[in-house]
Amino acid sequence: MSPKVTDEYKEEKRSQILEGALHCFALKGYQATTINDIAQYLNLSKGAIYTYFSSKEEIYIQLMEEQTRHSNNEIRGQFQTLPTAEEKLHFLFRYFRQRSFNCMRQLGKVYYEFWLYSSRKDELQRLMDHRYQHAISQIGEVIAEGQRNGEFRRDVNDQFVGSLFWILRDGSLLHFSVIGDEQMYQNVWREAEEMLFSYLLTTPDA
Amino acid sequence: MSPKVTDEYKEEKRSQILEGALHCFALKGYQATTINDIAQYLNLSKGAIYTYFSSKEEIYIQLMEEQTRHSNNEIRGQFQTLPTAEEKLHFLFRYFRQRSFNCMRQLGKVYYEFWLYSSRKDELQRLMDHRYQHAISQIGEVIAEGQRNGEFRRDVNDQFVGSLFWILRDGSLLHFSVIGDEQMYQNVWREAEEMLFSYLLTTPDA
Amino acid sequence: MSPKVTDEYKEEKRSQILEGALHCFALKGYQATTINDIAQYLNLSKGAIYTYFSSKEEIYIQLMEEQTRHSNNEIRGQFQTLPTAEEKLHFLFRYFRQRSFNCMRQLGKVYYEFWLYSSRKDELQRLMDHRYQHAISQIGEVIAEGQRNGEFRRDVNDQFVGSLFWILRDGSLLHFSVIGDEQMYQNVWREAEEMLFSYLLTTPDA
Amino acid sequence: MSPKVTDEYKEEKRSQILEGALHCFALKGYQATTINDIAQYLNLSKGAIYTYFSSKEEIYIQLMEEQTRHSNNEIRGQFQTLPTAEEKLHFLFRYFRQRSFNCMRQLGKVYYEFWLYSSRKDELQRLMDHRYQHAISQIGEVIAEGQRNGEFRRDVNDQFVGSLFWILRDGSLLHFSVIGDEQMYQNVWREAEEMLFSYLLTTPDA
DNA sequence: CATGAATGAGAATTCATTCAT
DNA sequence: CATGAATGAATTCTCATTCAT
Repeated sequence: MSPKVTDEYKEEKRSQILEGALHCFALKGYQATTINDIAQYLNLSKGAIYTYFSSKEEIYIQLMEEQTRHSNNEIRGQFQTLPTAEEKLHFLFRYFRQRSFNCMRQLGKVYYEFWLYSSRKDELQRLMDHRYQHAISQIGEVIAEGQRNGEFRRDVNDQFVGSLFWILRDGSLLHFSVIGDEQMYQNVWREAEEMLFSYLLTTPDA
Repeated sequence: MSPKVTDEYKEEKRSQILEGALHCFALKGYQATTINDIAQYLNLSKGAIYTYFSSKEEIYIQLMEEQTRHSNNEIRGQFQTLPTAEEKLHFLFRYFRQRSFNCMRQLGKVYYEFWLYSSRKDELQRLMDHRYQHAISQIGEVIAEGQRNGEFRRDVNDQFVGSLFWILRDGSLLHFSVIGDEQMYQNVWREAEEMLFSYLLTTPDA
Repeated sequence: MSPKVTDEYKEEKRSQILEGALHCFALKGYQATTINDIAQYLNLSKGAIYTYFSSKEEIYIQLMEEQTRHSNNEIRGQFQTLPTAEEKLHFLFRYFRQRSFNCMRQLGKVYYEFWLYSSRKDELQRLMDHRYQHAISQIGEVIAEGQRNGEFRRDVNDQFVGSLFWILRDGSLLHFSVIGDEQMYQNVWREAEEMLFSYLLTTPDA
Repeated sequence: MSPKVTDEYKEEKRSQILEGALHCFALKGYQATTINDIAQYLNLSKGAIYTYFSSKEEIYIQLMEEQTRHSNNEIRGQFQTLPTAEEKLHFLFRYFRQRSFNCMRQLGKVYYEFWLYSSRKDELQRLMDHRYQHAISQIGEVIAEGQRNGEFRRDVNDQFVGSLFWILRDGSLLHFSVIGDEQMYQNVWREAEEMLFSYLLTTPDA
């Protein structure tokens, strides 16, 4: 009779725990964060956390999964409303510029730590490789689309540029997660946008 | 009683330990690497390591210091022999393309983990901020030099471009440290070089 | 959820651990006693002890604190029921004669080791100095009271005699903690009582 | 040909090491003092110490032995020159009052720690019991001598008073080793002398 | 003989995880 | 379901002692 309420409640709890974990992982790092840290931050008991997640690592993995899913959904959703490749690419730059800096900084720290972490665990590595390929292709396709439509020059490899985009994103976010200078982040990210576009829009020497 | 031999020996040992630590940290991550791992890898006793370093963290810090010093020296040395800003910038791209990929991959993993790690320790953070500013300025100056000499367009901020360079470097190295696809690394790094140069060499719309 | 039971339970556990620690410290000495020794003696895991105390040193400190508090309370309590200084002083001799010898021996060993230990740690030293002054004054006041009431001769310094009392106590307890001859302890302690009283009751050569 | 020189040299070294050990043990306690501490304090190598002593414990034991021997010799020597029991007893009080306070304080700390330590090692305990009995008897005999000569009252047990003397000595020295108030030590030690003598000289109620 | 690097047995302490209440 | 005490494996670091140089 009350599965719905219970399920909602559980989903809510799960979500709260992930939030708390994100906060703590960002603050102290994954390994240095104890289950107790998370429990205390959330005013929960250690045991309660184990009701929702089977291990600390699972929290980590699901946290990253959720974030990736969320981000992917937002991007995919917006892409559908944007007719041109140029607009899609501009949207991405805007997207990563406008999200709350503090939130991005937290996420950045946790995300890159997770990436390094995953590279040492076979199962995770396969998962992340997959996501990585997906992310590259996603942009690669936008580039290819722009090339087909005559928006972008055709003599560049769409996959390379897709890769470059994420390199710029990850380089920037890593730098500014660690350094924390928002002003500089905004400026450089804008410069990056300009550079990438100027590169894609350049007409190869006729 | 024979300080010369002893000092050389000690320096050699120290260096070996750092090498072993780099290997292990790259393999398992800093936190997951135990002193025992390093000792076993080097066929040493745990205690021996403490003759040369006072803590695991000190190994980490000195390892990173050594690498930074080494890299800085190489770059500074080459810069002196290169007359133009363009050549200097090309050298940097070549430098990061040609170093042994495996070595760079190892270093990358350890280096970015260290960066995240340092962002949670005040003393380390100050140190890294300092190095960061230095690195940005170093390239910024090359850009400025190129602008003064008429090599590069003048309507871009030298510091932003310095920042962009390191973002490209760190983004690339992080990606390929984690992903490990050397071919792709080479390709994308070349694309990045082309993009940055095309950006700097563009004549602003007359 | 059931704080009353839990709190009592915890207090009981804490107390048990202190008891176990006293036993082990007396047996092997503080430094030579490992947390494992205490845990094994109590049929507990090492970790459990850290639920109640944050370090081995804290166990030591709290153990001594508890003992001091307990002893002080007993003495203070009795003092209130005893009208004359002479009776108070006699009570003290009786008090230290009648407590279980084995218990006193244990306590003595641990206590004097702690005293030496504390003299090498600034914070502890301050604490112990304070207690020391308190202990001296406590007896000093009894002496002074006796002098005012005409029980004791007036030409001795009350503080010196207070000090002498504790010197006799600590000298005796140290000797017999180490030597362990109860009979001799009883005899000498009685002799000490007689000597001190004969000293205090002596009419200065009229 | 050079055994004499070598032996002297070795004896000198041994002695220096014991001195250094005394200093370090007094400063940090026996267990907390490392062989390295002693070596560094003496500008020696760890190995060198092991040429003269087979273990840290042996240093401890021999240090205490030396001190005891030295003290016993001094006392025995003086006793021979002093004709009356009263003078002998006065000499003892003077002896423990006049030795350098700092030196006594050092010795006190190390000595009482050793005593407690010895009580946990069977072989050492036997040794110390023996010395203890000797010390008591030594004074006991002085008392008995005084009683025979009519200097001291005869209704007290000579062994008890011998014990009392050492109790006063050890209580005082322990207190002041730990507390370090020289002025108070002098005052109280004088008071103790007076008390003991007044006790011994009292004519039992005729 | 002197040295001090190396050894390795231990110590304190931490923390993910379990489970009785 | 929630709790948090208990567990115990794992980790860092120490130090007496040895021994090659």
